[in-house]
Amino acid sequence: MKEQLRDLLLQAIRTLQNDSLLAPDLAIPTFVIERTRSREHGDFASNAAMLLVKHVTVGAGEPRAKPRDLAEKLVAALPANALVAKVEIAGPGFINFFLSAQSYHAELRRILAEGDAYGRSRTGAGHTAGVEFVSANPTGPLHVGHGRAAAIGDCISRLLDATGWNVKREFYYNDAGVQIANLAISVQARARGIAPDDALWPEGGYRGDYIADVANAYLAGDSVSADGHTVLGAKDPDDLDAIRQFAVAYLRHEQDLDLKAFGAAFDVYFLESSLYQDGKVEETVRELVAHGHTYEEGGALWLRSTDYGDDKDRVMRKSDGTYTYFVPDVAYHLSKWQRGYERAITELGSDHHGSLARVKAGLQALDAGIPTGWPEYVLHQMVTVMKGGEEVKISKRAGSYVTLRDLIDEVGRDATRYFLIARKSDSQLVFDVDLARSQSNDNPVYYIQYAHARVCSVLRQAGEKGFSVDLDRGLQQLAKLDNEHEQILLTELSKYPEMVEAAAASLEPHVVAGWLRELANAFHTYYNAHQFLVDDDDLRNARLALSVATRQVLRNGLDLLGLGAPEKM
RNA sequence: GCGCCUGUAGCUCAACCGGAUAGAGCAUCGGCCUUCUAAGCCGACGGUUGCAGGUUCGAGUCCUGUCGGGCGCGCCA
Repeated sequence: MKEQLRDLLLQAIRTLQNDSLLAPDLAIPTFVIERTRSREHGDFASNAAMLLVKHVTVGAGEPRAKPRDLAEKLVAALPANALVAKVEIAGPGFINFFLSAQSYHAELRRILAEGDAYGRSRTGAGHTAGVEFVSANPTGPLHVGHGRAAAIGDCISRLLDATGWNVKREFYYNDAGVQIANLAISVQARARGIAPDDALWPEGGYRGDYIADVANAYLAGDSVSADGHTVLGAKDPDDLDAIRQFAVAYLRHEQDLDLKAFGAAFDVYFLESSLYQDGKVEETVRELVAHGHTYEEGGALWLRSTDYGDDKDRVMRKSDGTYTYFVPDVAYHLSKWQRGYERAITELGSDHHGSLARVKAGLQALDAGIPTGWPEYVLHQMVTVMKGGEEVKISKRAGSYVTLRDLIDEVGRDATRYFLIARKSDSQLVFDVDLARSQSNDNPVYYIQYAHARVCSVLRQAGEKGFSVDLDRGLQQLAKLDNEHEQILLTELSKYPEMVEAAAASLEPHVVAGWLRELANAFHTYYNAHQFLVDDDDLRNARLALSVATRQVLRNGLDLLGLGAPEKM
């Protein structure tokens, strides 16, 4: 709808150019066409006249042109069309468009015809986007921060998919380095019967109870599967390497269970160790050296990252010969580029933002033609967990943190997802466990799902009460939908495609959550104000057609957030 | 000290890359079920958008300064 209005306005502008009111060679400023805040102002408004008025040609001595006068001329020059019923000029020079009833009726028919595909677009068709998220190292259970990452990354993936992109979801993890070694000695200590409070407990060891679970499973010779391979507990507390492999597989498996329960799935699990095994790290370093963006100093190899906007140069290879952590990260991102990801979206906790500059610098220094805006980072701020009126410090080492599993068990998958997705990712989030637990019925997600269940209920009741349902007939009788509640609902429905496009473009899933609430509100209000199961066949079927369309769009929107659409509540 | 994020109703948050009278939920108060699910609807209360300047037709949004909060500034990962 928006693009059609833009075309109409552009045609009007060209007409004024032909009339020499505007210069024929004028570079047309990028005017806006947007939904109005208030219904009094119509459906869409444009600021075109206010921006163009500076370019109106006036003779010497004549007064400067006024925005409203130019708006009048633009409106007069608008081509005839079926989309717009009325145009008004308001305020300082806004052009307000009131859409025709028939344009809304056409949209409603489109919803029913397209079904699950309604709102999907082909913006990214033929292009591949990689979305990396969670990427937690297998040193413990996933906590609420990982949950936020999972919710955001999964919903961004769904949004890109809805706009036509071929999406690959990736989970990158470190299965070798220092943290994993620390994990192994922690499990080993537990296997030897050493508790975190004992004097022999390794310094910096992971103290959580889950470590004891891993140790017990190892000693029992359990088998665990993760990422396509199975590891058997070797039972031997002295075999540190066997312990390490078992612990990684065990915790990866646990994470997978959590992610599955949360509804987040991945296409690719990428191991940091594979970058070393495949020589990708060495290759990356060679390239950086070959292109002259490195130097040696103090026995270390440095990347001249300040050439690419970093605030200081960074060590790549320490004097002990090992690489700093960002080198494999550069190699990993290079692999995404080589695998043809035209977009790479990396979702991270904002505590990692300090490392972004050096990874980007490394990618630029490869001189591989990678654009400066690649990859795109989406950062989420910290989640503060409140429990019993007090903040719970998130600490893997202490083992006292709220796990994602806890939240799912306590407040449900859908409520947890909604809580974690309903806010802009770059604002801090307070997750009050008690509130989410005790008031789960007041959670907005139920409000939205209830609207869906209500439509289903109406249709069930229609059957039980012997009312015939004929949506085709309803679609013939849309003119019967003449009250304000119906008009508001039709308007909300028609916003869906542009909302999806906008949310995907800005990588902001919370926009979907906000819009879903608006739609649910429009339906609940309508439901309370009018009866659907009326004797008038035309009116009943028209209202049912509107209700079924609402159900369809609710379902589509809920699916974008990975939320269920229950038929009964 | 430097960098990134942030400051909007009592609380939790929106505001569609500068638009019109800043909106919801929770909380508080008052109404609506013999009628399709009251997990709902309607109404009331609640604001100098931290503060001070600036840019322009127009600023919660952009710029400068300032105050408060979060995170990051290693040859750790």
